[in-house]
Amino acid sequence: MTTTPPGTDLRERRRLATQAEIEQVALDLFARNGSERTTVDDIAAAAGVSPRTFFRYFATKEDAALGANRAFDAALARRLEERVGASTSLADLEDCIADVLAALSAEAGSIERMLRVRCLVIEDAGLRGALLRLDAEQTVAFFARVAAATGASTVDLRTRVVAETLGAGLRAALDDWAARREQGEDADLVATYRRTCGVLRDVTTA
Amino acid sequence: MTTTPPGTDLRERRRLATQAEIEQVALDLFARNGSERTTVDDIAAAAGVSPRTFFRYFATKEDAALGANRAFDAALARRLEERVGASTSLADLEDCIADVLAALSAEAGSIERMLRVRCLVIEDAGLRGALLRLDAEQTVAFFARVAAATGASTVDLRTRVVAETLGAGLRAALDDWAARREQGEDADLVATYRRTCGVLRDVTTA
DNA sequence: ACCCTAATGGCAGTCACTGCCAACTCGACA
DNA sequence: TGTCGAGTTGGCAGTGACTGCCATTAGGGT
Repeated sequence: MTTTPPGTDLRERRRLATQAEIEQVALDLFARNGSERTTVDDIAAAAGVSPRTFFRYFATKEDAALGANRAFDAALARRLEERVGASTSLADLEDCIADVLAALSAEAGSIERMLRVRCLVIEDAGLRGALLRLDAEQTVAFFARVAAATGASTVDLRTRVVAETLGAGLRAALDDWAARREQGEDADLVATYRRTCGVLRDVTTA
Repeated sequence: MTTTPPGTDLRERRRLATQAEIEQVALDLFARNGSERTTVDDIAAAAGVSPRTFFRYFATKEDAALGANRAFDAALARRLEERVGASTSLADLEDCIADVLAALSAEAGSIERMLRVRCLVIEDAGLRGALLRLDAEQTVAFFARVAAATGASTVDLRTRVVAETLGAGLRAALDDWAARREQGEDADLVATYRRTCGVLRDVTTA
């Protein structure tokens, strides 16, 4: 393993470029025709790549559209990595998520991608299914990570509830945010998330 | 439309019988080999039915195993129907869910079916995906139902949070219950659910 | 006995997805 | 500069999920 220089790799850059290209055309085609009426061959052809190659980049058709969410998940995982051993209270983890959302809002590209996916998902059952699956996997991973940090057993009820609750809050916030943005309202993602968490608190205590 | 007498229909009974038979063998095969390594042809053959007929009963392979959850969803929907106009506070809806769980616990068959599915789901990624999708659809339906009852808009944040939170609590409770039961512990479903809701309250207020 | 309809099976077809192999290309090193 | 190894791609054949269509069979009311 004579590792090549890290960032400046032509192959790596090409790979990322094709991946981005595929994601782009997939989003376009899904938006125009729906994921149901779009075939992998369509996407591959539009991206100038063979169907076989498509599956070297994405495991499923729907997966090609969910890059924004995978990026968010990765960012959250990194953020949690940084603060191993820190508190695992709901409030602190909520701050943690808000931080990642803020970072995401800062870079222009990411946030539009996120919005685009969320809007598609509202009306596309196939995509919604794929996203739910991804969300759930992320929630499980999140649960495992927090459990590991606190040394809790893998069946600890409290940790599971924390993870599920945070997932539920985040999902509700993203949906609400996307719905508002689609109606032309200039909703801020972090503010929406904070408000959602507030509602969650109100609802459970009232 | 000269409607036939409701319950006592030979055709209806036969249909239900084959459906139950397919579900049964699907659960068996999934438990033995996993859903991934089980084909629809396998299930159909074991149930003594053609593959084409299988798809007249279930939309997907995984769907054949999720009868227990669909039954629960239907029961919950009926329960909500009965109490239209009643309160939509988290606590009251929690009672509502607890009632349905209690009714389910009363009839011996249902609860075992539920447990069986949950245990399979723990280790079977394909089934887990299908169940998550079903759960999410149910959460959305639940949300729509509650929103309709209160006359709230379809983008009401509070209602969405209530629905997501209840879904999260229920999921955590069912997982915890199944995990305990699998370890030989004689956990009660309703009690587990109540305890989970308690934890949820603690976690959000602390 | 007679018909209408529901239920089934078989068949052909589409499409998602995978394993395998051959061709090509980048990047390193002599 | 020539060459070699590894990474990347395309094509092809194959499996398996799922659907539309049509012919056949089997309730159940007249």
